[in-house]
Amino acid sequence: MAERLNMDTSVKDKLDVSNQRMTSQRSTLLKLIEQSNGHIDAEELHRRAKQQHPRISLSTVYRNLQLFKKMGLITEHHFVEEYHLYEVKETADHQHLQCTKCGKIVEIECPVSDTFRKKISSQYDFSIMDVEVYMRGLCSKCRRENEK
Amino acid sequence: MAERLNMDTSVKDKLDVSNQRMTSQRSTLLKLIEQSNGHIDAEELHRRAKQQHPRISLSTVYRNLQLFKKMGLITEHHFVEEYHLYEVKETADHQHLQCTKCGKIVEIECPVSDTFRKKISSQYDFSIMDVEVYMRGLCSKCRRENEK
DNA sequence: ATGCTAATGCAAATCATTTGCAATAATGGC
DNA sequence: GCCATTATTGCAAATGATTTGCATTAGCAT
Repeated sequence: MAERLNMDTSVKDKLDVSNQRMTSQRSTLLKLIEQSNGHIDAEELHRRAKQQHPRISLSTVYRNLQLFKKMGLITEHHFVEEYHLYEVKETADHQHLQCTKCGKIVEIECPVSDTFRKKISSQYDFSIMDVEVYMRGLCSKCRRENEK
Repeated sequence: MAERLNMDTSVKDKLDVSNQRMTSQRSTLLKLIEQSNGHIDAEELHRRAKQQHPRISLSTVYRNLQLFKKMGLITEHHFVEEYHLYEVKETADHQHLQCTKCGKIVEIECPVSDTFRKKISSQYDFSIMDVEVYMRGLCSKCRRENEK
Protein backbone atom coordinates (compact mmCIF):
# COMPACT_ATOMS: atom_id res chain seq x y z
CA MET A 1 0.00 0.00 0.00
CA ALA A 2 2.88 2.33 0.78
CA GLU A 3 4.03 1.87 -2.75
CA ARG A 4 0.75 3.10 -4.02
CA LEU A 5 0.85 6.20 -1.90
CA ASN A 6 4.31 6.97 -3.14
CA MET A 7 3.31 6.62 -6.73
CA ASP A 8 3.05 10.33 -7.24
CA THR A 9 6.62 10.98 -6.22
CA SER A 10 8.10 8.07 -8.10
CA VAL A 11 6.13 8.99 -11.15
CA LYS A 12 7.35 12.53 -10.83
CA ASP A 13 10.92 11.23 -10.90
CA LYS A 14 10.25 9.27 -14.04
CA LEU A 15 8.72 12.31 -15.64
CA ASP A 16 11.67 14.44 -14.65
CA VAL A 17 14.08 12.06 -16.26
CA SER A 18 12.35 12.23 -19.60
CA ASN A 19 11.92 15.96 -19.29
CA GLN A 20 8.19 15.97 -18.78
CA ARG A 21 6.06 17.88 -16.37
CA MET A 22 3.75 16.77 -13.60
CA THR A 23 0.52 18.58 -14.32
CA SER A 24 -2.61 18.40 -12.25
CA GLN A 25 -4.43 16.67 -15.12
CA ARG A 26 -1.73 14.05 -15.24
CA SER A 27 -1.86 13.17 -11.58
CA THR A 28 -5.65 13.13 -11.61
CA LEU A 29 -5.62 10.67 -14.50
CA LEU A 30 -3.06 8.43 -12.84
CA LYS A 31 -5.03 8.34 -9.63
CA LEU A 32 -8.22 7.52 -11.46
CA ILE A 33 -6.62 4.65 -13.37
CA GLU A 34 -5.29 3.30 -10.11
CA GLN A 35 -8.62 3.63 -8.36
CA SER A 36 -10.43 1.94 -11.20
CA ASN A 37 -8.44 -1.13 -10.17
CA GLY A 38 -9.04 -3.12 -13.25
CA HIS A 39 -10.25 -1.95 -16.57
CA ILE A 40 -11.21 1.54 -17.57
CA ASP A 41 -11.57 3.06 -21.01
CA ALA A 42 -10.67 6.52 -22.27
CA GLU A 43 -14.23 7.80 -22.31
CA GLU A 44 -14.99 6.77 -18.75
CA LEU A 45 -11.67 8.15 -17.59
CA HIS A 46 -12.57 11.44 -19.21
CA ARG A 47 -15.99 11.43 -17.56
CA ARG A 48 -14.48 10.91 -14.13
CA ALA A 49 -11.62 13.33 -14.64
CA LYS A 50 -14.09 16.09 -15.49
CA GLN A 51 -15.39 16.00 -11.95
CA GLN A 52 -12.09 17.45 -10.83
CA HIS A 53 -11.12 19.15 -14.08
CA PRO A 54 -14.28 20.36 -15.77
CA ARG A 55 -12.39 21.59 -18.84
CA ILE A 56 -10.13 18.58 -19.38
CA SER A 57 -10.33 17.39 -22.95
CA LEU A 58 -10.49 13.90 -24.37
CA SER A 59 -7.28 14.52 -26.27
CA THR A 60 -5.48 15.17 -23.02
CA VAL A 61 -6.75 11.84 -21.78
CA TYR A 62 -5.55 10.06 -24.90
CA ARG A 63 -2.22 11.86 -24.97
CA ASN A 64 -1.54 10.94 -21.38
CA LEU A 65 -2.62 7.34 -21.80
CA GLN A 66 -0.03 7.10 -24.55
CA LEU A 67 2.58 8.67 -22.36
CA PHE A 68 1.84 6.37 -19.42
CA LYS A 69 1.99 3.41 -21.74
CA LYS A 70 5.33 4.50 -23.10
CA MET A 71 6.60 5.02 -19.56
CA GLY A 72 5.47 1.52 -18.70
CA LEU A 73 3.08 2.69 -15.98
CA ILE A 74 -0.02 1.16 -17.48
CA THR A 75 -0.99 -1.61 -19.85
CA GLU A 76 -3.41 -1.38 -22.69
CA HIS A 77 -5.77 -4.26 -23.32
CA HIS A 78 -7.50 -5.03 -26.56
CA PHE A 79 -10.12 -7.19 -24.99
CA VAL A 80 -13.05 -5.15 -26.09
CA GLU A 81 -12.92 -4.67 -29.82
CA GLU A 82 -14.31 -1.20 -30.09
CA TYR A 83 -11.81 0.51 -27.86
CA HIS A 84 -9.02 -0.10 -25.39
CA LEU A 85 -9.00 -0.72 -21.69
CA TYR A 86 -6.24 0.38 -19.37
CA GLU A 87 -4.90 -0.82 -16.06
CA VAL A 88 -1.95 -0.07 -13.86
CA LYS A 89 0.88 -2.35 -14.82
CA GLU A 90 1.43 -5.39 -12.67
CA THR A 91 4.63 -7.31 -12.57
CA ALA A 92 2.86 -10.54 -13.34
CA ASP A 93 1.44 -11.43 -16.74
CA HIS A 94 -2.17 -10.74 -17.48
CA GLN A 95 -4.81 -13.34 -17.89
CA HIS A 96 -8.35 -12.41 -18.67
CA LEU A 97 -11.58 -14.28 -18.95
CA GLN A 98 -14.58 -12.59 -20.49
CA CYS A 99 -18.21 -13.63 -20.71
CA THR A 100 -19.39 -13.16 -24.26
CA LYS A 101 -22.92 -12.56 -23.09
CA CYS A 102 -22.80 -10.13 -20.19
CA GLY A 103 -19.34 -8.79 -20.97
CA LYS A 104 -18.03 -9.34 -17.46
CA ILE A 105 -14.25 -9.57 -17.28
CA VAL A 106 -12.54 -11.68 -14.65
CA GLU A 107 -8.83 -11.53 -14.03
CA ILE A 108 -7.54 -15.01 -13.59
CA GLU A 109 -4.38 -16.38 -12.13
CA CYS A 110 -2.46 -19.00 -13.94
CA PRO A 111 0.58 -20.63 -12.43
CA VAL A 112 1.15 -22.55 -15.66
CA SER A 113 1.96 -19.38 -17.48
CA ASP A 114 5.55 -19.15 -16.30
CA THR A 115 6.50 -22.64 -17.40
CA PHE A 116 4.74 -22.07 -20.66
CA ARG A 117 6.61 -18.88 -21.21
CA LYS A 118 10.00 -20.41 -20.57
CA LYS A 119 9.27 -23.33 -22.79
CA ILE A 120 8.18 -21.24 -25.74
CA SER A 121 11.00 -18.84 -25.12
CA SER A 122 13.67 -21.51 -25.56
CA GLN A 123 11.82 -23.40 -28.25
CA TYR A 124 11.51 -20.40 -30.54
CA ASP A 125 14.52 -18.48 -29.29
CA PHE A 126 12.55 -15.37 -28.37
CA SER A 127 13.08 -13.07 -25.39
CA ILE A 128 9.50 -12.81 -24.28
CA MET A 129 8.53 -9.50 -22.75
CA ASP A 130 4.80 -9.74 -22.47
CA VAL A 131 2.16 -12.46 -22.40
CA GLU A 132 -1.53 -11.84 -22.73
CA VAL A 133 -4.13 -14.54 -22.48
CA TYR A 134 -7.70 -13.90 -23.52
CA MET A 135 -10.32 -16.52 -22.89
CA ARG A 136 -13.90 -16.05 -23.89
CA GLY A 137 -16.91 -18.07 -22.85
CA LEU A 138 -20.12 -18.08 -20.88
CA CYS A 139 -20.16 -17.39 -17.17
CA SER A 140 -22.30 -19.65 -14.97
CA LYS A 141 -25.00 -17.03 -14.58
CA CYS A 142 -25.44 -16.50 -18.30
CA ARG A 143 -25.20 -20.20 -18.96
CA ARG A 144 -28.10 -20.79 -16.57
CA GLU A 145 -30.13 -18.06 -18.23
CA ASN A 146 -29.50 -19.61 -21.61
CA GLU A 147 -30.92 -22.91 -20.42
CA LYS A 148 -34.21 -21.41 -19.33
CA MET B 1 -5.52 -31.38 -48.55
CA ALA B 2 -8.69 -32.98 -49.84
CA GLU B 3 -10.54 -31.13 -47.13
CA ARG B 4 -9.30 -27.87 -48.47
CA LEU B 5 -10.43 -28.63 -51.98
CA ASN B 6 -13.86 -29.50 -50.72
CA MET B 7 -14.20 -26.31 -48.84
CA ASP B 8 -16.25 -24.66 -51.52
CA THR B 9 -18.95 -27.30 -51.45
CA SER B 10 -19.12 -27.58 -47.70
CA VAL B 11 -19.23 -23.84 -47.39
CA LYS B 12 -22.00 -23.74 -49.92
CA ASP B 13 -23.97 -26.11 -47.72
CA LYS B 14 -23.49 -23.92 -44.71
CA LEU B 15 -24.59 -20.91 -46.72
CA ASP B 16 -27.64 -22.77 -47.94
CA VAL B 17 -28.70 -23.60 -44.44
CA SER B 18 -28.67 -20.00 -43.32
CA ASN B 19 -30.34 -18.89 -46.54
CA GLN B 20 -27.37 -17.14 -48.02
CA ARG B 21 -25.99 -17.21 -51.52
CA MET B 22 -22.67 -18.31 -52.89
CA THR B 23 -21.49 -15.40 -54.96
CA SER B 24 -18.30 -15.26 -56.96
CA GLN B 25 -16.97 -12.52 -54.68
CA ARG B 26 -17.61 -14.72 -51.69
CA SER B 27 -15.74 -17.72 -53.01
CA THR B 28 -12.87 -15.54 -54.18
CA LEU B 29 -12.54 -14.07 -50.71
CA LEU B 30 -12.66 -17.45 -49.03
CA LYS B 31 -9.98 -18.83 -51.31
CA LEU B 32 -7.76 -15.85 -50.72
CA ILE B 33 -8.03 -16.15 -46.96
CA GLU B 34 -7.16 -19.79 -47.22
CA GLN B 35 -4.22 -19.15 -49.50
CA SER B 36 -2.90 -16.44 -47.23
CA ASN B 37 -2.37 -19.28 -44.77
CA GLY B 38 -1.89 -17.17 -41.76
CA HIS B 39 -2.76 -13.58 -41.28
CA ILE B 40 -4.31 -11.23 -43.74
CA ASP B 41 -6.08 -7.93 -43.20
CA ALA B 42 -9.14 -6.47 -44.91
CA GLU B 43 -7.17 -4.02 -47.02
CA GLU B 44 -4.79 -6.62 -48.37
CA LEU B 45 -7.65 -9.00 -49.01
CA HIS B 46 -9.36 -6.28 -51.01
CA ARG B 47 -6.19 -5.59 -52.98
CA ARG B 48 -5.86 -9.25 -53.94
CA ALA B 49 -9.54 -9.76 -54.64
CA LYS B 50 -9.48 -6.88 -57.10
CA GLN B 51 -7.19 -8.88 -59.38
CA GLN B 52 -10.11 -11.18 -60.04
CA HIS B 53 -12.93 -8.76 -59.31
CA PRO B 54 -11.80 -5.29 -60.33
CA ARG B 55 -14.98 -3.66 -59.03
CA ILE B 56 -15.22 -5.45 -55.67
CA SER B 57 -15.65 -2.95 -52.88
CA LEU B 58 -14.10 -2.79 -49.47
CA SER B 59 -17.54 -2.98 -47.89
CA THR B 60 -18.11 -6.31 -49.56
CA VAL B 61 -14.89 -7.50 -48.05
CA TYR B 62 -15.89 -6.33 -44.60
CA ARG B 63 -19.41 -7.65 -44.89
CA ASN B 64 -18.15 -11.05 -45.88
CA LEU B 65 -15.51 -11.18 -43.21
CA GLN B 66 -18.29 -10.61 -40.72
CA LEU B 67 -20.36 -13.33 -42.27
CA PHE B 68 -17.50 -15.83 -42.30
CA LYS B 69 -16.77 -14.99 -38.71
CA LYS B 70 -20.38 -15.55 -37.73
CA MET B 71 -20.40 -18.83 -39.63
CA GLY B 72 -17.31 -19.87 -37.74
CA LEU B 73 -15.21 -20.23 -40.88
CA ILE B 74 -12.53 -17.77 -39.89
CA THR B 75 -11.09 -16.23 -36.78
CA GLU B 76 -10.37 -12.59 -36.21
CA HIS B 77 -7.19 -11.61 -34.41
CA HIS B 78 -6.54 -8.36 -32.65
CA PHE B 79 -2.84 -8.80 -32.66
CA VAL B 80 -2.08 -5.69 -34.60
CA GLU B 81 -3.70 -2.73 -32.93
CA GLU B 82 -4.66 -0.70 -35.93
CA TYR B 83 -6.79 -3.31 -37.62
CA HIS B 84 -7.73 -6.95 -37.57
CA LEU B 85 -6.14 -10.01 -39.08
CA TYR B 86 -8.05 -13.02 -40.29
CA GLU B 87 -7.25 -16.67 -40.72
CA VAL B 88 -9.15 -19.82 -41.53
CA LYS B 89 -10.38 -21.37 -38.34
CA GLU B 90 -8.42 -24.29 -36.95
CA THR B 91 -9.83 -26.73 -34.50
CA ALA B 92 -7.05 -26.05 -32.04
CA ASP B 93 -6.68 -22.86 -30.06
CA HIS B 94 -4.45 -20.15 -31.38
CA GLN B 95 -1.18 -19.15 -29.92
CA HIS B 96 0.85 -16.36 -31.39
CA LEU B 97 4.27 -14.99 -30.77
CA GLN B 98 5.22 -11.63 -32.24
CA CYS B 99 8.55 -9.87 -32.46
CA THR B 100 8.10 -6.29 -31.32
CA LYS B 101 10.95 -5.14 -33.54
CA CYS B 102 10.48 -6.74 -36.94
CA GLY B 103 6.79 -7.54 -36.50
CA LYS B 104 7.18 -11.15 -37.49
CA ILE B 105 4.39 -13.39 -36.23
CA VAL B 106 5.04 -17.03 -35.40
CA GLU B 107 2.25 -19.47 -34.70
CA ILE B 108 3.20 -21.58 -31.76
CA GLU B 109 1.92 -24.85 -30.46
CA CYS B 110 1.22 -25.29 -26.83
CA PRO B 111 0.14 -28.59 -25.36
CA VAL B 112 -0.31 -26.95 -21.96
CA SER B 113 -3.21 -24.94 -23.23
CA ASP B 114 -5.76 -27.69 -22.88
CA THR B 115 -5.02 -28.42 -19.24
CA PHE B 116 -4.94 -24.73 -18.54
CA ARG B 117 -8.31 -24.31 -20.17
CA LYS B 118 -9.96 -27.07 -18.20
CA LYS B 119 -8.53 -25.84 -14.97
CA ILE B 120 -9.71 -22.29 -15.43
CA SER B 121 -13.02 -23.53 -16.72
CA SER B 122 -13.83 -25.41 -13.54
CA GLN B 123 -12.21 -22.88 -11.22
CA TYR B 124 -14.29 -19.98 -12.49
CA ASP B 125 -17.28 -21.96 -13.69
CA PHE B 126 -17.10 -20.69 -17.26
CA SER B 127 -17.81 -22.60 -20.46
CA ILE B 128 -14.77 -21.50 -22.39
CA MET B 129 -15.28 -21.16 -26.11
CA ASP B 130 -12.14 -19.49 -27.25
CA VAL B 131 -8.61 -19.00 -26.01
CA GLU B 132 -6.13 -16.60 -27.51
CA VAL B 133 -2.58 -16.25 -26.33
CA TYR B 134 -0.45 -13.34 -27.43
CA MET B 135 3.20 -13.24 -26.53
CA ARG B 136 5.46 -10.40 -27.51
CA GLY B 137 9.21 -10.25 -27.42
CA LEU B 138 12.38 -10.08 -29.47
CA CYS B 139 13.23 -12.78 -31.96
CA SER B 140 16.80 -14.07 -32.03
CA LYS B 141 17.69 -12.11 -35.15
CA CYS B 142 16.53 -8.79 -33.73
CA ARG B 143 18.12 -9.56 -30.40
CA ARG B 144 21.46 -10.06 -32.11
CA GLU B 145 21.06 -6.82 -34.01
CA ASN B 146 20.30 -4.98 -30.81
CA GLU B 147 23.54 -6.19 -29.29
CA LYS B 148 25.71 -4.80 -32.04
C1' DA C 1 9.69 37.13 -11.30
C1' DT C 2 10.88 35.72 -16.12
C1' DG C 3 11.57 32.99 -20.17
C1' DC C 4 11.53 28.74 -22.34
C1' DT C 5 8.92 25.05 -23.89
C1' DA C 6 5.90 21.13 -22.58
C1' DA C 7 1.03 20.45 -22.00
C1' DT C 8 -3.60 21.78 -22.65
C1' DG C 9 -8.27 22.69 -24.92
C1' DC C 10 -10.66 22.95 -28.90
C1' DA C 11 -11.81 21.95 -33.51
C1' DA C 12 -10.71 19.63 -37.37
C1' DA C 13 -8.57 15.51 -39.38
C1' DT C 14 -7.69 10.35 -39.62
C1' DC C 15 -8.63 5.88 -40.56
C1' DA C 16 -10.66 1.37 -40.04
C1' DT C 17 -15.04 -0.18 -40.22
C1' DT C 18 -20.21 0.29 -40.97
C1' DT C 19 -24.45 1.61 -43.20
C1' DG C 20 -28.22 3.41 -46.58
C1' DC C 21 -29.73 2.85 -50.91
C1' DA C 22 -30.45 1.91 -55.65
C1' DA C 23 -28.76 -1.43 -58.96
C1' DT C 24 -27.46 -6.32 -59.79
C1' DA C 25 -27.49 -11.20 -59.64
C1' DA C 26 -28.31 -15.94 -57.30
C1' DT C 27 -31.75 -19.16 -56.30
C1' DG C 28 -36.28 -21.58 -56.18
C1' DG C 29 -40.69 -22.32 -58.45
C1' DC C 30 -42.87 -22.60 -62.66
C1' DG D 1 -34.98 -22.02 -69.48
C1' DC D 2 -37.63 -17.84 -67.62
C1' DC D 3 -39.32 -14.94 -63.85
C1' DA D 4 -39.96 -13.19 -59.49
C1' DT D 5 -38.08 -12.73 -55.09
C1' DT D 6 -34.74 -11.04 -52.18
C1' DA D 7 -29.82 -11.48 -50.79
C1' DT D 8 -25.71 -9.19 -52.28
C1' DT D 9 -23.15 -5.75 -54.34
C1' DG D 10 -20.87 -1.08 -55.30
C1' DC D 11 -20.72 3.43 -54.15
C1' DA D 12 -20.90 7.29 -51.25
C1' DA D 13 -21.72 8.97 -47.00
C1' DA D 14 -21.69 8.11 -41.96
C1' DT D 15 -19.58 6.48 -37.69
C1' DG D 16 -16.74 6.42 -33.78
C1' DA D 17 -12.39 5.83 -31.51
C1' DT D 18 -8.19 7.98 -31.66
C1' DT D 19 -4.89 11.61 -33.44
C1' DT D 20 -3.23 16.11 -34.75
C1' DG D 21 -2.57 21.36 -35.64
C1' DC D 22 -2.48 25.40 -33.45
C1' DA D 23 -3.00 29.17 -30.41
C1' DT D 24 -3.12 29.62 -25.39
C1' DT D 25 -1.74 28.27 -20.72
C1' DA D 26 1.15 26.83 -17.15
C1' DG D 27 5.41 23.95 -15.16
C1' DC D 28 9.86 24.52 -13.85
C1' DA D 29 14.84 26.02 -14.17
C1' DT D 30 17.34 30.17 -13.70
